[in-house]
Amino acid sequence: MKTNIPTVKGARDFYPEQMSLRNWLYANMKTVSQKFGYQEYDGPFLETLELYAAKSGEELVKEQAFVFNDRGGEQITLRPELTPSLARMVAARAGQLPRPIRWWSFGPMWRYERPQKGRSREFFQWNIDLLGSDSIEADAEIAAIGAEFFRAVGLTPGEVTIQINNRRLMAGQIAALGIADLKPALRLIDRLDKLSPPAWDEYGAAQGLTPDQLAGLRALLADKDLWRASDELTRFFDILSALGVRDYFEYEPTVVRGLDYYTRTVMEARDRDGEFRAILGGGRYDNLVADMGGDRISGVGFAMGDMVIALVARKYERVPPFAKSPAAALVTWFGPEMEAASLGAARALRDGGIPTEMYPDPVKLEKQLKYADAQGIRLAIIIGPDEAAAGNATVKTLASRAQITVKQADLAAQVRQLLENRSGT
RNA sequence: GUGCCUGUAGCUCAAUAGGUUAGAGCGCUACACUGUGGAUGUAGAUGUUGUGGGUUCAAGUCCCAUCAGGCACCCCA
Repeated sequence: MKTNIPTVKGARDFYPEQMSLRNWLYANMKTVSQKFGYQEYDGPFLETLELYAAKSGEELVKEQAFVFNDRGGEQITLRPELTPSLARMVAARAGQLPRPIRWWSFGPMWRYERPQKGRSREFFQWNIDLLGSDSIEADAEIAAIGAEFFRAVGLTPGEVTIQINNRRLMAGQIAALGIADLKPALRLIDRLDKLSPPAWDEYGAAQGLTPDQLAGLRALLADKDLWRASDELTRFFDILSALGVRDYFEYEPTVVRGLDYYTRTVMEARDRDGEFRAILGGGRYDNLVADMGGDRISGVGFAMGDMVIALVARKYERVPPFAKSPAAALVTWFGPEMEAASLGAARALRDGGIPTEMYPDPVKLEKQLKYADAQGIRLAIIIGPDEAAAGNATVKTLASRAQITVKQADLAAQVRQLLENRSGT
């Protein structure tokens, strides 16, 4: 307590309570991924800078990656995202991997950014991707997985929504307005919510757009039915209906996503109140694997960081209560004479499949019970001189204060029955 | 990387226009006597007021720097 060495900026300690939350997210991600047949994989945490530079030296790499020299002088990067590693892995075994490839992963990423709510420098991210299919069914499946995840953690369509757009559709519409350059136009769209109308017009004019084009663009972005003009989107939404998750989705013309490699479908999940930043983001990337030196294998996927989803789940109180101790029983003990009996009881319970703690010191019973209560342990096993003399043990249910006395030989069976009865009701 | 706001016991916050030994609630520990908990009561501990400088007779309170957190930008999970 004297010297307090702080954590690295933007890095978090995971105390048991936070670890439990992280594991809860992981468990849901795993369940949903496997429900759709996806295989778990991982890439290295350390990569060469080259891997990301190959993707056209974006800001993500130049300014937001942790880069350092190893002892050989090589530039090493703490991975800021997983998709390039995935593309590399797939490209390297393109000839032998059966397609389609359905993979998912959950692991740490690092970005050298200014920490804010929902954003830190070290975070965990769920990545799920389907590669080797161009079909709109693949896009819809990935999107449906996002929705199924929300359903799994108890978030309803009234609380979160996945917004969809299609870059191919937007590109056609933008071209129809006579705007030659697509990229600046997408940037402009991305900022519609962030800039005031006059500022937005000014920004657009600076990009070389005429007032007519700006007006046309504005009308475009207000048109919530624009998706009907896209055959891909029409089918996309139909498939989501068939998959039973349509109510989680809405068409949103202003969603275009920042990453350059998205080509068609793009998606972004948000809380309905708009209180937090995006929960997940993703889309289809047709050329990324080829850019990594492999065959042209297109893919679609999304990434979900652990922080925003945690904030949203906590806001709606969907995070399960934290079980302090995994133990179902606490074995108390009174002193040296009773030690063997208590140790034996603890062992019998553990052998019987019941997670069991034994208090490490023969302190007052009051203190041992208080501890069991504070840790949320359901049962206390009491073996004092009276019980020991008769070969018995007392089992106390903390919640009801009820207690029964049983033969030590029957302890594990009796305890198991007590636990089952209670969970059965 | 840019701008702004914040930083007091484990937690949430107090501390009159800078003035003597920095307080409260919750929590925590001990006791209420020796085999029964979450209630109550009593007692108690804890802070070099984020850190380092400076101004002043005197600073938690003013100034500068620095670190951390928050908000906007940027970017994005």
